[in-house]
Amino acid sequence: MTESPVHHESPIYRRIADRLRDQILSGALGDGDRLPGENALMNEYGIARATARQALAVLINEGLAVPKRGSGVYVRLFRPIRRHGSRRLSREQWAQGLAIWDSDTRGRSYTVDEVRILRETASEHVGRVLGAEEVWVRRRRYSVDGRPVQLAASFFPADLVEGTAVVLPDTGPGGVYARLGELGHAPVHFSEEVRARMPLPGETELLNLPAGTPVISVTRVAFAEGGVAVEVNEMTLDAASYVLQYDFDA
Amino acid sequence: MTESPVHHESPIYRRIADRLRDQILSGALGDGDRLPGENALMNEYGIARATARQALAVLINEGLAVPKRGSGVYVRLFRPIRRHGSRRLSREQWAQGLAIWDSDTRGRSYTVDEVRILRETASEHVGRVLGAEEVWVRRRRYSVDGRPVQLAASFFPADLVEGTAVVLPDTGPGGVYARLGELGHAPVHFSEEVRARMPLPGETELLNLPAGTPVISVTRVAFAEGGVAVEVNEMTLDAASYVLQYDFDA
DNA sequence: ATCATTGATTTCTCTAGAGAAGTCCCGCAC
DNA sequence: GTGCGGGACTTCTCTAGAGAAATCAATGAT
Repeated sequence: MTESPVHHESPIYRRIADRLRDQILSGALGDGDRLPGENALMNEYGIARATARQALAVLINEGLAVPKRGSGVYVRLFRPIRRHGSRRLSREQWAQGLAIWDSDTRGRSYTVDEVRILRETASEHVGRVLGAEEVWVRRRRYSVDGRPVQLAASFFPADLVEGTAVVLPDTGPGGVYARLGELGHAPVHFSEEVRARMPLPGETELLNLPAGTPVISVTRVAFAEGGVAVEVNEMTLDAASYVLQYDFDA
Repeated sequence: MTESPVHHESPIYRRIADRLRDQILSGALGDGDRLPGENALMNEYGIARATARQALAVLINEGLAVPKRGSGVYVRLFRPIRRHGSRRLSREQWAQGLAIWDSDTRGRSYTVDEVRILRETASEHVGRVLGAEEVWVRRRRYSVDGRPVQLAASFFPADLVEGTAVVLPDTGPGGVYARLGELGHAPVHFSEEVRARMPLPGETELLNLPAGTPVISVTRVAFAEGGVAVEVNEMTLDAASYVLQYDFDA
């Protein structure tokens, strides 16, 4: 709308941040290297501590650096630790024993309103898509190589899965869908919505996310024969660990 | 690794941020509403200006609020403005005239090394996947409803597309692939990698991103018959505007 | 009515200083 | 060698203050 941005002189903290960023992106400072700290910047540029902090804060919430209290600020290059195909997501991982779930809140029934009050991310989808008054919720946290990388919540129509834990046991991945198949509701089609956003505080702790790390949020709806939705799956993934991969034909 | 987090008392700025966040997430403060500013927080809690700023900064880089200099700090709920299926991405949009590209750097040939020096996000892919010494680059920026929402760079093997602009004219979406088809290299398979990260400074300006907005980065490789890669497409999307949608069968 | 100016309000940048809390390493006791 | 203090260093939290820069509404001139 307005005219081209007149280039006011950048503030000091930003110029310092730019210099540091250049050093990171050019490779002069590598992953895990230590950045000049508050004191170093104060001396080098003759600035106040708050200003030095501000410069470092820029890099920190760009996700290029991580502060470690009492120690220093370190370069953190964005390097995904593992790649997952979105569909065959964990099968090989599970087979190799690399992936585990380290917490599994057993499912129980909630009314759609209860879910909404719990402020599930999926709340709107669950009611609308699943078209059920009562849903069955199953929460998990997945870890790979000891690091938590994914939170998941699955919602099933309660009338479909009466019996809960017995019907949908913890038999690893695929187990749930296999059971749904035995009940005559095998999923045959999936629709996924992928978003990126900043994590909320709870997610920051559960996924152990350093500052400046966004999360990938995937909502997957599974449909059985006839177009009936049988599951809504909300996944929150550490974006530093995950790369989603999709393959499809023209 | 270490034992469970002892719950020290949260610092003041964080408690204030938590209170404000609750008001936002509970709906007491809606999209576009004005948050209490620095002065208001100073008076209300009896804290220094820097501390009040720190509280607001938490919400700002969580992406829940946007500061407007000289005016105030406003709630910004994460509400995608438009949804795209990843494949039929823009076809309807273009037909309705809602989408445009407002900059189109005509392609020219670069060596793979040149591309690497330009530090394209896709640099590594381009050399490896395309298996070409020289590539043809095409850059675009897409806007929807006057807002820039997507940066894109396409890489083609140079020996495939000699003649550049004539061979791959700006005929809107599909045009490029149609032309590739006429040349006998119609893409029949796509593979996409989806990442989320924080934007780099250039992207912040080009996409006009408010603080705290992550970007979705999609790398799409198009394969022709026989498994030959004919295009690498690097897309950077404003995550506040985009929701990617993928549909596939079991 | 339209346009320019002024003034109050608000965020932004920066200084100076101080104590708390966590990390890291060296040296000492065992 | 092993473990335990202690001290140096670093980031974190917070205070107090001041000028710059942008916004917004009201006021006044044309």
